[in-house]
Amino acid sequence: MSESLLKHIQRKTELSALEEEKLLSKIKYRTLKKKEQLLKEGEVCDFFCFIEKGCCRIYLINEKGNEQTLQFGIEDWWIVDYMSYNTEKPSAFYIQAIENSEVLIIPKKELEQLFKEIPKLERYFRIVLQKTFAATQMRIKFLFTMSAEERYLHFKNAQPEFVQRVPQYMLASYLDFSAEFMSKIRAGKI
Amino acid sequence: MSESLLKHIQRKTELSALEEEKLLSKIKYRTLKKKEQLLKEGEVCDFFCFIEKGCCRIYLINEKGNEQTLQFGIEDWWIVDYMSYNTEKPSAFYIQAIENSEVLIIPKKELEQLFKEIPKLERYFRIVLQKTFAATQMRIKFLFTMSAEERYLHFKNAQPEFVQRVPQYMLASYLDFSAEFMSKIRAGKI
DNA sequence: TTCATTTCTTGAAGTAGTTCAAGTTTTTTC
DNA sequence: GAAAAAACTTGAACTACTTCAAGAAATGAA
Repeated sequence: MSESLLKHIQRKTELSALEEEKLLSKIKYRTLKKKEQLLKEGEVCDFFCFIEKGCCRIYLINEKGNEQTLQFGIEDWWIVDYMSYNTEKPSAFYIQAIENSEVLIIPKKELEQLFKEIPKLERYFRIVLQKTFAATQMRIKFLFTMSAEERYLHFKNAQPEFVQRVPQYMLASYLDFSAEFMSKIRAGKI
Repeated sequence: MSESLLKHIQRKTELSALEEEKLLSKIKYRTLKKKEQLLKEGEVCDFFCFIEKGCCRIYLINEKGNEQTLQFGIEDWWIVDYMSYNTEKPSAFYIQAIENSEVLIIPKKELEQLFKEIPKLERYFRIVLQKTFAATQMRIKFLFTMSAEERYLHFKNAQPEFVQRVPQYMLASYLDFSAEFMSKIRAGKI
């Protein structure tokens, strides 16, 4: 428990044994059952969440009552509503486990303190965010330039295991088309 | 010159006079004429660019030969192709000045060295990236949930000065619809 | 102050998707 | 292992946009 986070950090920067201990003392381990919600619309996202095992997503519910997935997260990813975290205003999103999952939670108050005590953590998160943002710039490129079918094929090609792991209707909404259209694409009816 | 960057950093963390000096010695000041390109598709984005004055954008040219704007940047914003920066692979994008602009360039080699010498810079960029990514999460929400007209009205309401400042066809592509459709929205023909 | 270039506008025709409704299959639960 | 719930499929009707083509207006350059 928490081993995977320490390893992930160690890949980007080095923490002393004391720093590791300090960090671990502030982390809450939590298990989530499939469909369990870690954050609901209207609540403030006052934590960072690291996925040790399993799979989660950020999604919203639109005017028509349909869910739209903004981001998936699997092992070794952070999943956070950064707008809510930064501003401490209510979130527009839900964070939910798609599979039974094990996550690590660092409350904002503790994390901000940790940044002061362990400056190397700044480096770790700077690198994580830089990587995440790079992926998001590319995602916008794909949304802008590819048709629905192209986005599906591209995703399937880039993340074949992942396509098996999540319901197709969630993947459809992540790729910004309807569940019905996903069915037609997969059946080759497009 | 470079005053605005130091101020921007000072708002998020404190640098000593020595650290400021070290940083400034690695920064290149550059002016860009309207339409001048700082990065072209196929080149590696091996720098961070800070806009002191003016307005720039990241865009791509799609299959049909049309430009699509991925991001605008104005005073006090960083504009970087993070995927190309991180991987050192050729960029899929162009970075271009929309107005005559003054920018600060930090080459990757220097910046990575600066991170080691001035750990507080990690904090500064962690905070900048966290804010940028928060804005991008919201942008995806808007792209997912709003109609073309709603996206235009929302943007106009949130950034009224900005709508005056850039050609409407660039804004249309940023909001992910055609220049012709922008015309119709503005004429109230929708 | 004219010519060239860039930007914006308009309408008509086309299309890549959505929506709806109903049925089928798969997975979960007790 | 039966019932309930969740996920997927299908076709028909619709719509929010795009594309094309041509002209008008605004801006920039000599």
